[in-house]
Amino acid sequence: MPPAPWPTPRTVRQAAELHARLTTSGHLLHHPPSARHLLNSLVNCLEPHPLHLRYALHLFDRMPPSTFLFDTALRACSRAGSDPHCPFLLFRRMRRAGVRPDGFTFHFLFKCSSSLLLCTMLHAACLRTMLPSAAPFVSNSLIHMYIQLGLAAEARRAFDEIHVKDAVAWTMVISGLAKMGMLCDAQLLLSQAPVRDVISWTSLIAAYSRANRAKEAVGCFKTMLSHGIAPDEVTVIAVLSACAKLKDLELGRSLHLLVEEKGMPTSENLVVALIDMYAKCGDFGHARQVFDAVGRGPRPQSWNAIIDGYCKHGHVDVARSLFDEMEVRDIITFNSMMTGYIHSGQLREALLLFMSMRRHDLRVDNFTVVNLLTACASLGALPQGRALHACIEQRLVEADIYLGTALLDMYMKCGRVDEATIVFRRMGKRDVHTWTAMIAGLAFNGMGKAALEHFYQMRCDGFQPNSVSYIAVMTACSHSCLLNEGRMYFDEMRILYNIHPQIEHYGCMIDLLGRSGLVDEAMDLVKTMPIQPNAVIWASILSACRVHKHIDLAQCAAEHLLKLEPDEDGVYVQLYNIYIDSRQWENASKIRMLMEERQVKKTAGYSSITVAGQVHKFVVSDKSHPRILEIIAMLEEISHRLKSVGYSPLTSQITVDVDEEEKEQALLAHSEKLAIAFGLISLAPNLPVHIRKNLRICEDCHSAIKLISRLWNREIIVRDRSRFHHFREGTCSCNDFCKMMSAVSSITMFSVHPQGW
DNA sequence: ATAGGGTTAG
Repeated sequence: MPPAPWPTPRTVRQAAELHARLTTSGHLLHHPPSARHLLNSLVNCLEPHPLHLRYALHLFDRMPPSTFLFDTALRACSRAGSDPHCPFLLFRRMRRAGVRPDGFTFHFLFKCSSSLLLCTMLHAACLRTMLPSAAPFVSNSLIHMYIQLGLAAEARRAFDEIHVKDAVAWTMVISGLAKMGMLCDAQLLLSQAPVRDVISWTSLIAAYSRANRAKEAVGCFKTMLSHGIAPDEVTVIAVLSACAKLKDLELGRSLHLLVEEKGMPTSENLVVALIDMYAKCGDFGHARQVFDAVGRGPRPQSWNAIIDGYCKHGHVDVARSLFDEMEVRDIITFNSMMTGYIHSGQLREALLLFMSMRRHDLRVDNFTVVNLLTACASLGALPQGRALHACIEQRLVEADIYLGTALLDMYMKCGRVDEATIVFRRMGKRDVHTWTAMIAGLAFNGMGKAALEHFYQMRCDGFQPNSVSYIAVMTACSHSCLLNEGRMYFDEMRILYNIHPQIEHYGCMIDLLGRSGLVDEAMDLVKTMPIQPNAVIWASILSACRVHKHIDLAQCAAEHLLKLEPDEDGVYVQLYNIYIDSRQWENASKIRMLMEERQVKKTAGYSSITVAGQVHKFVVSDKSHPRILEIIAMLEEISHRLKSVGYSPLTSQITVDVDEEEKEQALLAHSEKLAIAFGLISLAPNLPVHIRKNLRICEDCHSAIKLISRLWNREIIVRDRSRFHHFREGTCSCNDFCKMMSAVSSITMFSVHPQGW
């Protein structure tokens, strides 16, 4: 029977029609080439659907076995994503039927295997049974499989074992290692490769860029050009992403010109990369030119790139109007827009977007939740943070290491060390960031010893600290006044890890020396450090001077501060207080005049407390609260009970010329006391009273709150500008270092927010 | 019938 001119089916349905015709004509049973043609083309149009696969295997079962047929059946499994046992059952049948496997057999088996164990067994079987002539194919697919499984060492070994390596083997191993972040190995192999094609270079460039080593990515690109290799469209995309990170507009622009000059195909990806580069560099003229010309398609990628650019440069409103114009928004659109709102302090808008995601049928992902947790952390919004935690517990999003770290950070920044610790303990995987967040959190919650114990444990578990970890460690030392430890870690970071102290590390060390009364030594460090001291450092010196009575040095520090930050009221107030302390009335009034002259505005202090999901905000002498009468009654009771245990208000804190009685009243009206009074009358007795304050807590309030915590047997938590105070049974976790309140807030604890949630 | 590179968000 002559071979029939059957058309090649393109869909499963067409294959089924051919099947029917071959059956009725008798070709299926009596003309093997036609049958093979049918099965082969059926496999080509398979979709990943179990029914399709079953159909193909059913057809396979009815044909006489051969190597080609088994290979085709295995190909079907690898295309259709079968149940994991199926390919190996097929392989066993093949061996039992005495059909010899060839290179393709192993290629498709490798494609189906999902574990190192399987691969190793297959590799061994392959070496036992394969003809050496088929080896190059198989070695390459073996490398491919190891790379897919993320097994770099195995991929490398398989590559090294090949005797005659072809160009694909080199390219594959170089790009595979680059993709897995093993950039040194990839770079070395590239220099040894006999053929260095554009694909190997491109994968290395992209890998450098992804690893935030954009400078090296550009260096790599230049080396490639010097070797006479011409970049193609994909190379340009990779280099553009490096330009975006470096804000190298010049190189980015020249790449754009190159694309136009050479008439390279401008795929959607290239358009996205161009818009992203221009937008990240802040060149919105060109970004808009490209975007308006070719970027306004229905797909969201190019919109996302320009929206992100506008957000990053503070044009959140422009970003929003583009957002509203879009037809199809994806999760990245929402996340970028929300990040923009969060960074510009518009937390309400971020929350509204979050809630509208459900209406758009978009599933919240862990990126979204990390974003929102960050917002809660900077707000100290504990109830909202807890609600997000509940979303995670209900498995609405899959918990990962970023999410766990953000969650523990949120609890820490809301002062809930206990809950943060539970999250930390339950995390299956931790990385340097997780440990650092834990150490930093313990540090600004006043648990310096525990922070250092965690640092020790972190290193026992094999994690190498980075410079941020050392900022956290130094913060722990300075907030808990651990002088010897601080000195040790400050030296150790250079010696053990070659981490050179940055301004933040110096800030902590200087603060620590100042707190410990070693003001001269602190000043020596300021003079000898290789970095220009900033305002934080001078503020540390200044407050050390106040506590340890170094008037001359205080004046010097204040002069530096006034130069660096002439509009900050803190400096004037601090210096004024120092003059008052040392009874230099004349200098004190000079400072007040200077302040008026320069029209320095005092930052309005406020305290807020959340009761039943509602934020209540108080400023000094605030009478606007609806329950003000009850609050005043509570304040009077507080005042009465405090006095009955021998407390006298620290009226020296008040620097206005009024009589003692008025001073007492003024202290009583401090916003934190108002908030606490409100907390005491409105919260259930077993709940802690949790206050957030935008400035530092004053010394009088600090001692008063200690007593209140004892008299009312209440836990009181105050988050001020740079740290937490946990008041319990008459003591505070900060060990009264608030007397020398740190100007150091090296770890961003607090961001000012215009309105609550 | 086979195997290699890229963009947008922490």
